[in-house]
Order: sequence, then C-alpha cells, then structure tokens
Amino acid sequence: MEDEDLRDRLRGSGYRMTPQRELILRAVQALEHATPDEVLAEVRQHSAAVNASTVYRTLEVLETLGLVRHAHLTDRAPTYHVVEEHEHFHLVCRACGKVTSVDAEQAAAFVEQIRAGHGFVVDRGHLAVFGTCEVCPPPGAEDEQEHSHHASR
Amino acid sequence: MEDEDLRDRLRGSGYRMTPQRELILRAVQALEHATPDEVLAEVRQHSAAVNASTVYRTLEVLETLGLVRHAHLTDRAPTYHVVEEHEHFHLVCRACGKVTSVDAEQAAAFVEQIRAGHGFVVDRGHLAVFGTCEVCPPPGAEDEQEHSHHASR
DNA sequence: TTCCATGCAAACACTTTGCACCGTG
DNA sequence: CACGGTGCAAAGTGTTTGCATGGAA
Repeated sequence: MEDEDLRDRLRGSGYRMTPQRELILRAVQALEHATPDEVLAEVRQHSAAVNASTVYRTLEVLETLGLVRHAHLTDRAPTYHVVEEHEHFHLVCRACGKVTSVDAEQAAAFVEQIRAGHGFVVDRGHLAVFGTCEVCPPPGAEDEQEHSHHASR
Repeated sequence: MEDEDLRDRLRGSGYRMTPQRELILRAVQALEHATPDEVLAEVRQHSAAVNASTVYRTLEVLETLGLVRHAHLTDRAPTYHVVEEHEHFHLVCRACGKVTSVDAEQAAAFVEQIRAGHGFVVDRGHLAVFGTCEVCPPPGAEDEQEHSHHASR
C-alpha cells in the first residue's frame, strides 16, 4: 500500500493522515504478526518516540478501515497483521510457538460445512487454529512453558 | 464427575482435595462457558466467599489435570469449560455474542487436511471459530458494540 | 482556523505473587 | 504435624481514557 492510498483510506472515513499512522502501519506490515508492544518497539527503531496509547488508538482505526486485523494467538496480547488480498488464517504450535499462515481457501470446505450445518458464517481471517507441529513433542510431554509444577511429586 | 473421582484425580497428581476446588469445578460445569470472574460469582452464590486468586490457581490446576480447558472467545478474559467425553469447539458470533458448541467430529475432515498439508496436528478442543450467525446483521452494519465512533462523519 | 490526533499520566481490567495462617492427609 | 492451599494485599501486565497541546486540512 502506498502512502497516498493510506491517506485516501483515512480521509475517506473522516480520519487524518499522520506520520504516526503511517509508521504504525509500516511496522505491522514488516512484523507480519505483532503485538501492540512489538509494534511500538519497531516504530521506535525506525523513528522518534511514539506513545503506546497512540499505537492502540491507531491499530483500532486501521482495523476499522479493514487494513489490519488481530487474532489471539497467545494467552497474552493479541497479534496484529495486515489484511492482504489473499485472506489467511493461522496455525499456532503450542510446543515451539511457531505461527504458520495458511491461505483461507484451504478452509473453504470447512467453512461451507459450518454454514450448511449451523447457519453460521465463519470469518476465515480471524480463525486461530491451535495444536502442534508433528515434529514437535506433544504439549506437556517434557514441560517447556507453563504449568506442571508438581504434577507428580 | 463424582466427588471421589475429583479427589482421586487430585491426589493422583499430588494435589489435595479442598471444598474450594470442588466448588470451582462445579461452577465451571454449571456455567458451560465462563470467565474466571463469572466462576467466582457463581461460587459465591452457592457458598461462602472464595478469593479470586484461588479461582485462578484452581483453574490452572484443573486444566493441568485435564478436567477443564480454556479458549479466548472474546477480547477480554478467557472462558473455561469442562472437558467432556465428546470434545467440542466453539462458534462465536460477533454480532449477537452467542457461543455455540459443535462436536469435534465435524472438524475431522478439516483437521486431517491440515495434518496432510502442513504436518500440523490440530487441537480440536481449542478451536475458536469467529464469524456471525446468518440471521445476525454483519459486524459493523449498524454499530452494536465497539468502534465506528466517527467512521463517516 | 477548526477539529482531529497525540502525549502524558492516571485509571482500568485482568492476573500473578509473597507471605502468614489454615487445614488436609 | 508436615506441607500444600487459601486469603489478603500488593505488584504486574496489558489497555483505555481525560485533558491540554499540537498539527493536518
């Protein structure tokens, strides 16, 4: 997306173009999947300080305009990503933490099945699929991240 | 699940049976989908006061034992539900907020497709599917919950 | 020149943690 | 009667908001 496109998108909905808004959109584009905190860090690397509240407010505006989206891929902060021509959803490995993007088309059959069976229209871009890579140990097998402090003492 | 079953599950992993732990499990069972806050409220209705931190700690223990699970169905707190014989996942309507449980079997084809195509094993019980009921207005159409303060003033 | 956007700081929502006391096994 | 569990309060994260100032159009 070009600067002028962004300006037009903003102005078209009554918003103004500002350097912060451009920087924040650029950061989301560069990071692929980033929390507000990570976006803030990225922005500050490339330019002067920007306030955290501006990041939150801007991400909200960009999401309203349909330029970015967020999903809850961890138990902590949400992660934002740019909306591209090809919608995608995410596979999140609980063992290694890797996030894989998958073209939304690959969920087409599933989506249609849910619509037919439940009268429910799935938002494919907001689908978060949790599990484990086949090459990763199953969750809890050895104890990487959380829990299992004393599961068998 | 009977009281004795719960006791055995706890003891089998080195935990103790306490009235709080039983109350909290009962609350999760009764509420179907509840945030820690809602669990706390439910527990307090049925009995003496229990502390919020105990709810958090107990939900963690119950999840470690595989008796409950949580998913992020909103942008706020996670919701907990009991693990039953028949695994299920959730459809979350962004328009009306309704949560529908769907038998995990209905995702079998999708799960297999992801495994074959990406070497990724989906955790069906932790699948949160967002979208809208067909009978609900599309998100943002009229403005029910959040955003759209001045999207076109 | 008009308002929207930003920075700053305080307030919030949700969760975790340290510590002394309580109660299960 | 040992040691895990609880309550309480304080500290942590992550996010939102009120208000005065700054800047885009």
